[in-house]
Amino acid sequence: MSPRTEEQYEEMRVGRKASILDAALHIFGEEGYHSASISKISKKAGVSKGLMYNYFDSKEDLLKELLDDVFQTIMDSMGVVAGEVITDELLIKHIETSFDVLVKNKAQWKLYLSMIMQPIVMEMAMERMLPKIEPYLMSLTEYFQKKGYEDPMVMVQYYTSTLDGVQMRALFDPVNYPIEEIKKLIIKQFIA
Amino acid sequence: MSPRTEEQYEEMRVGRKASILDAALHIFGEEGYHSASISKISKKAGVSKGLMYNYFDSKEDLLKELLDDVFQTIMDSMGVVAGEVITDELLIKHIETSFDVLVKNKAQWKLYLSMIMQPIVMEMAMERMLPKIEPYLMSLTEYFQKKGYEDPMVMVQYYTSTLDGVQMRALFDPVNYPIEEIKKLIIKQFIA
Amino acid sequence: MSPRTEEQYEEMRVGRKASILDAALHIFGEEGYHSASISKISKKAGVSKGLMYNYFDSKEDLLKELLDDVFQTIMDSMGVVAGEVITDELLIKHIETSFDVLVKNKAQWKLYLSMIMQPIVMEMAMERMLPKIEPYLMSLTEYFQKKGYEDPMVMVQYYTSTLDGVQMRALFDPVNYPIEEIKKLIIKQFIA
Amino acid sequence: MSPRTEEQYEEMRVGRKASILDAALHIFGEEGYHSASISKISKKAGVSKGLMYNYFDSKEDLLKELLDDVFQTIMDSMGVVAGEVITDELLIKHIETSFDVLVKNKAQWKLYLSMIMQPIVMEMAMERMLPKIEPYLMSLTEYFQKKGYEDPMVMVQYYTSTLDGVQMRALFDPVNYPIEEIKKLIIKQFIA
DNA sequence: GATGAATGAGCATTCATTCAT
DNA sequence: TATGAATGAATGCTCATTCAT
Repeated sequence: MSPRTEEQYEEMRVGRKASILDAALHIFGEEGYHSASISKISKKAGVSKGLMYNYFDSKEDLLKELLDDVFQTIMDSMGVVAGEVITDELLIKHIETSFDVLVKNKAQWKLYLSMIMQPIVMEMAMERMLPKIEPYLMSLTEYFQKKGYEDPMVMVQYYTSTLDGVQMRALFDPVNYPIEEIKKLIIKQFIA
Repeated sequence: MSPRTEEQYEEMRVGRKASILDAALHIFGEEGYHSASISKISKKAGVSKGLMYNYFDSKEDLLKELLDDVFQTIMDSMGVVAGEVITDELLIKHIETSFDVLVKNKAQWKLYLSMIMQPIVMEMAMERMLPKIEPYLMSLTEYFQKKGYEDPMVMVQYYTSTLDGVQMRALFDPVNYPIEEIKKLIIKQFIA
Repeated sequence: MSPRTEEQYEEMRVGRKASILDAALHIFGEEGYHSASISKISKKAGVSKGLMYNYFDSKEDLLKELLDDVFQTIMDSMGVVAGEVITDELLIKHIETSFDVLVKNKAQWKLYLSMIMQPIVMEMAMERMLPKIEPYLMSLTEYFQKKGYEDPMVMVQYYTSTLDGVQMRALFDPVNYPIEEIKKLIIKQFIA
Repeated sequence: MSPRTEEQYEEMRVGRKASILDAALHIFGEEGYHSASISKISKKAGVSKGLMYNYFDSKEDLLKELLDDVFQTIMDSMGVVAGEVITDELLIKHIETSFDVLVKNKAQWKLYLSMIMQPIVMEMAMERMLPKIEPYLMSLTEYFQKKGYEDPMVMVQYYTSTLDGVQMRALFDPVNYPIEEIKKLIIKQFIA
């Protein structure tokens, strides 16, 4: 009856969706959410404007799915495992891989950061990401507690703020930013 | 036959321009650059849409001038003096006032940060701001050099990155962020 | 090698067509022609979008066939027989059944009326329906002639206009409209 | 200060608004609400698409204002006065002028009727029109009561239904419909 | 015959910018 | 100088229709 099997259709859909998300990643990243137009994204994805709405309900929905995707990619490649006890070696590894990932997935990070700054996008993004990041923050708190810090939760805030600031800078001026040296300073400060 | 003197006109112009910039600051800050409309800004400023173009060439130009303005305000209120030698006490004062300013001029900082994150705006902004900030960075470099750091320029980068990250966080979650404790940690780390 | 006989295929076609028409009747009736989408109709009919075009040339064609169908249903259920001589009893029966049908087939009538009012649809509909209704109008003319009216054709127009108006009202305000009383008034006026 | 006085602007606005409403009347009337496009209406009104939204909030708002307008025009030209006691002569005059108006303001009636038939438009229209028509229905009820009818409210319904039906027909087949003869029949039936 | 992915023209709406006055 | 009416290009989105399979 069916001219294509269900699997064939599914495959097509997955491929298309991925190519739309990829196009969106770059256009959103380069131009920001509002300036990016569905038209441009669809052109970059090699797809008609109309088809976009076969895969995503709206421009906003496209952004949401993209952010989920991007966030997942970042978390995955950092090798963060929920519930894992963090040791010095592990934290160093996390820092190092996070910078590697930053360099490799520049587009994703850029999107992530620039999206996070748009007030309206911000809330949406936070809502979706916080639950995923929470367990890691817990593990970090325990880590700083074991290290003997008086107020480990503040240390977690300080540590993550520092990382955010450094990564932001590294991202927007990748050529001149002394990423390796800074990495060492972070490790020295928070671990050794 | 001239009902107003040249100076009076000039005063009007300055006042009007200021009220437009003020309106723009709040509207841009609340809604973001793209969502904010010239129409709304002109209404808030109590000026006709058409007149806006007498003071600013375009919406983008309005943003540029506003960013200059905002940046100047931030620098001024931090009491940074070009060429001044930085001592421990002075740097502590800078840090403290920068956080005070952050809290007091939240709208400005927020605009500044959210604008800065828009990739395209970014370049534009950097181009205009770097020259103004450069002397201060030089003073900071000397400061860290005197403190005996091996690579004072890297320390400047690290220090400013940390501040950026912390301020960003403080801005977007002002209620929960432990701003006072973090301030102490920064001082302890970079000064004492 | 033929898994189904010609007749079986024909049966399938008829059944499918009927279910599409039925779905269209309800969707058009509820949402109006323009707001109703082929997609929704096909889903309701349990048929793929593409297949619709195997049965109907276009959305407009679907409407045409549906109107024919609806009209036929209405005529059939009123028990109008072409060429039949109309007596008082028969006319009363026609009036009563027409109101019964109205109540029972509300969706059809509503579609019929709302379609008929769309200026462009109007012409199309009239063109197709007039030939089918003509014989009945002839019989009605004879009826009023026998009753001694000077201008029986005008009476037919008046009678059918009255029915149209009453039915329209009954349809759009079925709860409050005093349908039984009005029925009596019509009978009294045109028959007794 | 002002290049045009407030009155001049007001005049311009009124004129423009009228010409847009006029264009909308004809396009809506010919094509129905959904098929009519803002683009077409603006073209017919000799106005840019964008300007439409300077005068009306949305397509729906345009329809609402138009229906109010149309309804007012119809009521006005029929010379219906709220609270007036209806006599035989007055009712005859109303009937006659209503048919005159029908012929003169064909576009308005057509719009009114075709709008009224669109289910969704229907409710909106009714909501706005019923309050305006109510007083007249009261007067009619009194009229039929004085004439000795047992159930005057039903008579009002019957009378108005008949008029609706006749007017609808007259509107959609103005050439062949025996409007004058029917008018006499109505008067004979409900008044004399 | 049957599917649903894909197209593209069309829609209502917004808004920076221009311009007659 | 100052106004706000006017423009028109662009946007997100919808949907009848087509077509490879």
